[in-house]
Amino acid sequence: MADHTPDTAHAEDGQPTAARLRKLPTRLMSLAAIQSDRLVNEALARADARKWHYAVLATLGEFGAVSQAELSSRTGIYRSDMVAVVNELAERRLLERSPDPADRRRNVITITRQGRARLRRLDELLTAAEDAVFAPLTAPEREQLTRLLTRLVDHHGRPM
Amino acid sequence: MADHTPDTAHAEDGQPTAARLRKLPTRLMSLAAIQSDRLVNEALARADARKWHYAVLATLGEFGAVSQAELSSRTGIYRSDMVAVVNELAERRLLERSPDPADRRRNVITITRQGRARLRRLDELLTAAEDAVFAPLTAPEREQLTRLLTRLVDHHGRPM
DNA sequence: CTGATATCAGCATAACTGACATCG
DNA sequence: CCGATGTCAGTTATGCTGATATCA
Repeated sequence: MADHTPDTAHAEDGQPTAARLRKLPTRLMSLAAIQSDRLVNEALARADARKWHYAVLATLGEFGAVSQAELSSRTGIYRSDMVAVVNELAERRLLERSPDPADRRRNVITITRQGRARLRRLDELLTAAEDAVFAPLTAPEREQLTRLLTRLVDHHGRPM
Repeated sequence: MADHTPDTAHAEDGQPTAARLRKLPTRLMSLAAIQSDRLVNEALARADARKWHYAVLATLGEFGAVSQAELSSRTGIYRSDMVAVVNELAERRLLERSPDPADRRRNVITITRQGRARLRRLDELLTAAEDAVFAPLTAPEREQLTRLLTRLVDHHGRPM
């Protein structure tokens, strides 16, 4: 063993975790994601938004008017869940849903001016949350982590 | 921009994801954890087990007989959820729950011989799942990732 | 009385599945 | 008929909160 991490560690609240458990990489992934998600969700909640709202608005911001199915495949949100997200964003006047005249199965989703403003706001909040999440890492370390995670995510595609 | 990643990428199943979204580090964390969790859960499910089972058995394997509260604080599983986990493991004869004669509030949890055997089996399964999860990474990269995640997890302690 | 323990009930979110009517 | 689309209903797991009876 050539590293400096001790075999047991005390969480500030309780008893030490078993060594094997504590350094289990898949467990670290889960824990880190939980903490990251919590900070992100709290940040977005302050603006009456959720992660999915951002994903949809960001996609609309880059791709313009798209169908719900396209939104779904671009964001990774299931078609069945997309309905509610689009509902919530439409209620808030951040996007508009109108039937596609060219294909009457489809809805055409368009971002509104307020939607673009909200997107910019959420982007700021996300950047701040990101800083909090990755606070213990230097900038090169953050980039390194992002690269490694990107490799993992790209390798195991998206199941849908 | 000095790296080689394109601004859009095609998931094998659908439309490209928006660039901003695709490289969002907190999103990558979530996605990677979901994929990791899925592989781990599938592997453990084949042995009629779950992540929590492993956490409890591994803790018992290292610390011997402990109370449920201690199990809770060592594994990070809530006391209220620990009840069901201990029930499931007791049903399978992998541990024994008996009242603590010295403190009648407590249950003393002891791992059985079969529990130790199961722990070894789950360890093997977990190692295999880990190999699948981190397949696209080299050994040094895996260690690097583990180190970075450990820093994150240690920094944002466990809320309980 | 304070505080810890085990237990139970419940809640919110998320990921996911299946079915169905409509339409190309 | 096949397949895509939007929608609805529902399942499971998980993280988390609160209450309660028991006991140190």
